[in-house]
Amino acid sequence: MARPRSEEAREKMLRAAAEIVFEDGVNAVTIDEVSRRSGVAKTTLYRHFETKNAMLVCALDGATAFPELPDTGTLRQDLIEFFAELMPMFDNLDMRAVALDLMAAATRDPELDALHRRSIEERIGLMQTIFERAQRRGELPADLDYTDAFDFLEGPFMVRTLLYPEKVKDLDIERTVDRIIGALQA
Amino acid sequence: MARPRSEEAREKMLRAAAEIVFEDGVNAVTIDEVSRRSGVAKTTLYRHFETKNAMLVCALDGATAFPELPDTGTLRQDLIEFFAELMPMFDNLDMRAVALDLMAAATRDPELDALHRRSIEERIGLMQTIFERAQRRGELPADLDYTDAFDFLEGPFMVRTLLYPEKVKDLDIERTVDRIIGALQA
DNA sequence: GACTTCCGCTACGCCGCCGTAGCGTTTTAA
DNA sequence: TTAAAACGCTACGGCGGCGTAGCGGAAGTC
Repeated sequence: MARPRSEEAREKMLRAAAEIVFEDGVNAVTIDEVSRRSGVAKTTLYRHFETKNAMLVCALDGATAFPELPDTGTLRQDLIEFFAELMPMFDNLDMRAVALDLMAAATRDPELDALHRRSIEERIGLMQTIFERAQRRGELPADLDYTDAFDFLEGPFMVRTLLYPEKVKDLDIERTVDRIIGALQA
Repeated sequence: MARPRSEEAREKMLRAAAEIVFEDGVNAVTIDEVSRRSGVAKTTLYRHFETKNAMLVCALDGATAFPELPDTGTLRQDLIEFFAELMPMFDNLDMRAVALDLMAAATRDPELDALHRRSIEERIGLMQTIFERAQRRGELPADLDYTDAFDFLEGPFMVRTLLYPEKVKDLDIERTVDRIIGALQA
């Protein structure tokens, strides 16, 4: 009966919003700024999204790119390859800033929290696949709780990324993976 | 030759600022709000501090309370006792939010970054003491790099706190410590 | 007791963000 | 072809934060 919402305008807005997040952080995302960057009128923004955060959720939903899931046949090699691809993404200081911003913002907004949880779930899913394959091969105890394992699968890399960002490149991934495996068999 | 700055006013401001941080986050700290809460005039704030962040740094400088450093004679027990006291502090969701806020803010402000680094250094210092004692007792390899060790000493707890906040209370500290030791000997 | 500096108060101008209104124009379904 | 709903543009009122100015009064120092 009438004109549908412009797909093009929507894409322009979302792209602009994502850009702002990666350049200046979540807090820099403003209705006015998104409007300026995208060239889409502010009124149109409000026609598409009820909330700024609703827009942010859409903008960032597909933006979390994880590495391909390796399947090399051994836990050790799977982990090495996975983190060898993942760490360079976070060597970049911006990525770290974005992640922190997002986590912080998520503590106070339900919509962003849901997004954040989905992102974590996705990452957990990847690790869980690696984890379960290893269990089937007998490389990890069959009764090892997955949540407990995750603490060690992600923990060491998380500390480097968040607390020692300047030493990310010094991290010896192979040795770290060996220690992770040592931890999970203790 | 003249009247000195009021110590009382300074304390009132800093206390108010810290309160705001812990109640509503770093971003809620505003010159006006600090003035309102503390009852100190806005003009006085500017007489004491050049920058809002300079004030924040002073307000939060002593606010990072860590547990007493245990010295039980074994690495295992030292770690168990340390984290048994530390984790409840972060079970509180606010503490997590504050820490994330602070880390995120620190990525974009040099003054806050310095504060954050100091806080990390303090925490690292505690762990390093435990770590070195264990090395002297022969519980850890003498050639173990401290930075590498720190990844595992803090990592698992960090993952719980930040990614699984609702499962913090499920964490079995003793088993986790055993795994940490297993990792560091691998 | 004199003098300096601080304090508290009120008020202001500036800016950025929010959300909405009005209006003319363009697109699309019926 | 017509009507509905989209779009872009401009403009506004409200809010909140920032930083400063100007004042009277209080509290220290010499």
